[in-house]
Amino acid sequence: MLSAGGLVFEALRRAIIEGELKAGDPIRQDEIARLLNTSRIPVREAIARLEHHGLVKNHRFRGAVVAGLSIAEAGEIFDFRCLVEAHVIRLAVPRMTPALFDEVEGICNSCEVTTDPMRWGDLNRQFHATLYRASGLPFHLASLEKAMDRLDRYLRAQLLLTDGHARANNEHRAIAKACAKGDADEAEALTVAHIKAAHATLREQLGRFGSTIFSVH
Amino acid sequence: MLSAGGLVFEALRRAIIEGELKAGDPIRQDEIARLLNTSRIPVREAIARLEHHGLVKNHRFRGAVVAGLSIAEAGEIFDFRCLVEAHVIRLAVPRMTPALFDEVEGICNSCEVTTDPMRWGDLNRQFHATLYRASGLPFHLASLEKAMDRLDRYLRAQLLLTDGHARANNEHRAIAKACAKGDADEAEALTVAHIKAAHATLREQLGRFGSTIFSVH
DNA sequence: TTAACCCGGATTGGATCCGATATACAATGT
DNA sequence: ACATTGTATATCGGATCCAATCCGGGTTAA
Repeated sequence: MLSAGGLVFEALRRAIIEGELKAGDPIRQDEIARLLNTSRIPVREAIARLEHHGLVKNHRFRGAVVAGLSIAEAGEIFDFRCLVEAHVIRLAVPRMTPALFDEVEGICNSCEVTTDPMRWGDLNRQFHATLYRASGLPFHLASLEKAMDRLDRYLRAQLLLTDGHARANNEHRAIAKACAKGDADEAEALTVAHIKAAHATLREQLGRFGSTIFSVH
Repeated sequence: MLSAGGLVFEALRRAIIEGELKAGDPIRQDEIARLLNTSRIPVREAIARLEHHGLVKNHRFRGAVVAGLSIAEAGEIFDFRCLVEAHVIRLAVPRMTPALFDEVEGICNSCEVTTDPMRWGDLNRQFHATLYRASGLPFHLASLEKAMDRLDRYLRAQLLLTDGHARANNEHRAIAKACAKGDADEAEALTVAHIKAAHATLREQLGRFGSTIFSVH
């Protein structure tokens, strides 16, 4: 059982990540409260949480708007992911169990079966989170979750436009294989390449559709 | 002008970081509200923020307690710092300006002059934050701030017991010097050594006083 | 004796109400 | 015509009130 604030948070987070709410859109406490049949108190809590996650910007007495992401910020966050995920996967590989590989295998299969891009996005995060969980580094993982929250919208939008699923699926298989081999070096290299590829594709898309997705600020 | 919730947050954060509130201590909304002459609403907001910073743990309907830190968690966070700060300082060095060095010099001087351990702790954070700000990597810096928030109490407690100020001051001077030389490699190496030294000292202290500082959970 | 159960106090979470603030627009004076 | 000022409204932050939940003690029955 989740708290009311938690429900509002998940609803808004989902709406933002799935692009239903775009960068710059205002978030009216009253409106959301009516929409979700609660008072404004849980909405306020949710907005505060979203702000900590970098998904909205709250201006005192002026309300909250969905936060955008400049190209520079996106670049920084991709760099952060490279740095941290490389470290994490390296430590995770020697601690992975057969049960974990089964789980990852299942996720990979689901990735290839699903046709819903949003579900694919969820599975993508699950894939990485599952591998990284073996590292036993919850603080690192929490930081990465926040980084992913900031990027997720744009990655999903990109996948909708470019059909990057196929390539990403292949990269996932390759990463999983390297992990199963116990080859931490290769797993790390592939992971970094995976992230850099996503970054490159996103930047390319931005050159063509940037202004419609990213907010200026 | 800060919001009421912000004031409560700062007050509690300070109380926790300075050790006035110890790990495991309960935080009663009503009590804090009376103490600070507000209603419980800003207190709730502050507790939520503290929870995001990892400083308290909030159990639904059961209240919040000051969060402890296991040795393993502390180790993970020190590792995180090494990883991220090494990256950040490396990128920061070539972007540092003379004005920044003046500022850093001033902080170093204050560090050596002050007798108040709490003020020293604040200056210590200022020193690093100032250097890192040159990197132009706000996301990395925000992550590091959160990491430091988790460790701060223990680092300060350690300094009270071991008089590590002198060594830390020397290390700061050395780091600043390497930065001024433009030697990113040395600055990185010294920074990592600085962090590892703090970690080692803390672990040593923990062997003797651990149970009084750290909560088990 | 002990274990299950129930009830009351304490405490939190959520709803409603009220005061504070920022923005937009109109009125007025220069 | 333009700037400035006053006001009206939308919206937020905080206070107060009410409901939901947890914990501990006492009671009762096996």
